[in-house]
Amino acid sequence: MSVTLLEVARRANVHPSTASRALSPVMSREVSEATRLKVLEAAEELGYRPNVVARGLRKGRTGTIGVVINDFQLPYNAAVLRGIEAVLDETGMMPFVTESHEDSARLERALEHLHGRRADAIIVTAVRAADEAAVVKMARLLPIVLAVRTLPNTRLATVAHDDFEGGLLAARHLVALGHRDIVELPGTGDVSSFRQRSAGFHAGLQEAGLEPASVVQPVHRLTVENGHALMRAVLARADRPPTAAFAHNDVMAAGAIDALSDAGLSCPRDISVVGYDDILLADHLAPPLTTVRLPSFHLGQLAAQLARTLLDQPDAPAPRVSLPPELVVRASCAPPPKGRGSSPGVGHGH
Amino acid sequence: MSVTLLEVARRANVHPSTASRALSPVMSREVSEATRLKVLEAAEELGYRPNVVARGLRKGRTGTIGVVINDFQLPYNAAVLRGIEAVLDETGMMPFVTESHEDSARLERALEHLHGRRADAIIVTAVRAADEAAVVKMARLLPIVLAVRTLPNTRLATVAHDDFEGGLLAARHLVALGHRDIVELPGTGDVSSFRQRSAGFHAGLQEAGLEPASVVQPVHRLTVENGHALMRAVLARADRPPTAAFAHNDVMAAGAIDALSDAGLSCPRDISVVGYDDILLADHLAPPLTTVRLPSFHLGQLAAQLARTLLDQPDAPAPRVSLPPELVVRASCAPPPKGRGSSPGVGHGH
DNA sequence: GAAGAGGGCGAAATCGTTTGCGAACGTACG
DNA sequence: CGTACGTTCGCAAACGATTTCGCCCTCTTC
Repeated sequence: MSVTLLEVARRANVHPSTASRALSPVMSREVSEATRLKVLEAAEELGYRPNVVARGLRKGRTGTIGVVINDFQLPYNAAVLRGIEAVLDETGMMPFVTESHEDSARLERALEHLHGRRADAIIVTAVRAADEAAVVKMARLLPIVLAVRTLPNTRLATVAHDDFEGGLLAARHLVALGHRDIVELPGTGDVSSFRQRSAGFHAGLQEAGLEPASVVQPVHRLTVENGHALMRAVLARADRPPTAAFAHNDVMAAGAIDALSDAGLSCPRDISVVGYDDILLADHLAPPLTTVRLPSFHLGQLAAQLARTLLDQPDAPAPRVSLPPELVVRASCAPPPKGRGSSPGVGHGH
Repeated sequence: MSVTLLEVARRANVHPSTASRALSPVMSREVSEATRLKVLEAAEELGYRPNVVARGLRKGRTGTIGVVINDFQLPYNAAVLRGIEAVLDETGMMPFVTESHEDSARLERALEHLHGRRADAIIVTAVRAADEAAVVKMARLLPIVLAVRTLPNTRLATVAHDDFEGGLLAARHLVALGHRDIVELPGTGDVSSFRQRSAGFHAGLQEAGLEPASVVQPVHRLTVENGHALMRAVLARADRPPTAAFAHNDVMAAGAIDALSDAGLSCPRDISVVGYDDILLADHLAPPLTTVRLPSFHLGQLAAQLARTLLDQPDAPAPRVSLPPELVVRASCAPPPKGRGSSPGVGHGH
């Protein structure tokens, strides 16, 4: 079906091994310029494309980096993927992307699949604490880079956002506006990045001598529906509603704002909302969302570079990289209604 | 490094070929139950994972379907990918996703890459008219399924949305509301789906005896910025502004609505806007967007099923599947301002 | 002009699996 | 009891590339 190296060699009147050398950028210096051109021409004429599968078998390298993401649908992941792709492109490698759908069994299957396909390394962006054993086991077979989410107890190479600071930024912003009754709409603590967001958020409240206004159960999937449900639960509490909320991602924030409307409340007049991720169109929501922006593209790039490094130096020390987030102020936050909260600027330490 | 079939065979005291047969669901009937269990046990104990690369070389099948999409960042593509993945999962195959970034050179490189990696088939969702030659050439080497976008002059298997009807639905909706000055913010005609949207849209206007209010240059990339620019161009025209606009996707619609605000106009009071795709959070924009929803997940499923069929029956006739869109009415459309447009309901033939 | 160095290339092994072929064995049947 | 057949499994050849080894030839150098 496809044209093989053997046919190229025949056409150029050389041995297959010579043809192989002529076509390899690094080995072609062991072959004379004349035959090199002869082979190149034959390959060109026949439209030769090397069989990467055969090459992978022989070399033990497939030029493929496996990537496990949570869900294509979540806008956040797209930027990370693009960063990964941008770096791999430079060297002719390709990402091999799989979804885990926030499911441990699927993540394990994805890892085994990628190993079976002989990916040279794997970048995992969707790890949860419960997946630690599976990931560590796989890390004995091939290099693994954790991205976005970390496993603090392991020594794996990691590139993550500084989510503690992200949570801190959100809390400080609300405190600075004068809010004192602030609630959190959290993602599950089984995921490091959500745990960190929470920790930073609580630290920000503590700086101002505050406690969370009320506490809701963390959700497993950060969807519009769950954001809606959490905010509805908050409003259903007997005590008076909070004046501000911090949602662990933008999609949940959108759902939360829905719940406000349903209850006859308005954002930001009655309740301010801060999101997380700064996804596409976050600035076009009603109201435009104040949120924490993450350098996701850059994170993807770093993860891919790290994977490449680990390939060449399997024993290199595994670094842990942390990238700073940035608060993006838009219209979804305002000072609390009259009579609620402190005077703006009091109680936090900039 | 990894455990091979040879080691499994040794441990089970059988020949590698026997071990291979024992592990193959289809060939295992040629081996006695006793040795089958012996091999299975040895494989289990050693944690054997077949080397899919080696298998691919021998069998000529890699269990991989290449997928070329335009851009991970565009929310629309995610649903298609999920549909593809859902189907491939059933048979242990895996998608191998690449981006083309609306660039012919990159698309060609992606195709060659996937062929080099010996994908069993390729699903192309990002084809443009200019890519016809490259795709047709590749289709001689392995099965190709066109998804989302088509190449009308070819005989390739195709699964697409009925974008003509999508454009028609948008036009009829605006006409029914009473609009008579309607403008289109189009994507490039180099892409079949945009061409079809335009055709349907114009047909819808013609039904009502209308012409487009004014014509702007189609854009190559359907981004927020370009939506903004197109609408600004429309408003800058000397003649009076239109009362409604049809944007070729939701992201452009968001940009267009921005441009309205910039000009002191309001949507839908002054100008109604219809988008396309019904992306995530389209219902949370300001205002919630009336748009055309596409069964994208289903489309992905069909494309993957088609690819699988073509694998087993390379000479099967290549079908062309078309999926119906659906209008989703939200708040971004209203009757035109007083004195502009006809009375609602006049001029179209439901 | 001989010895050594090195460039250029062919021969063959190898990566891990699958599979066509045939050998050995047991069973059934005439 | 011999032939025929079916089951079970080993042997070895693939799949298409890369790479080690070593041969041959040419060029340099004293």
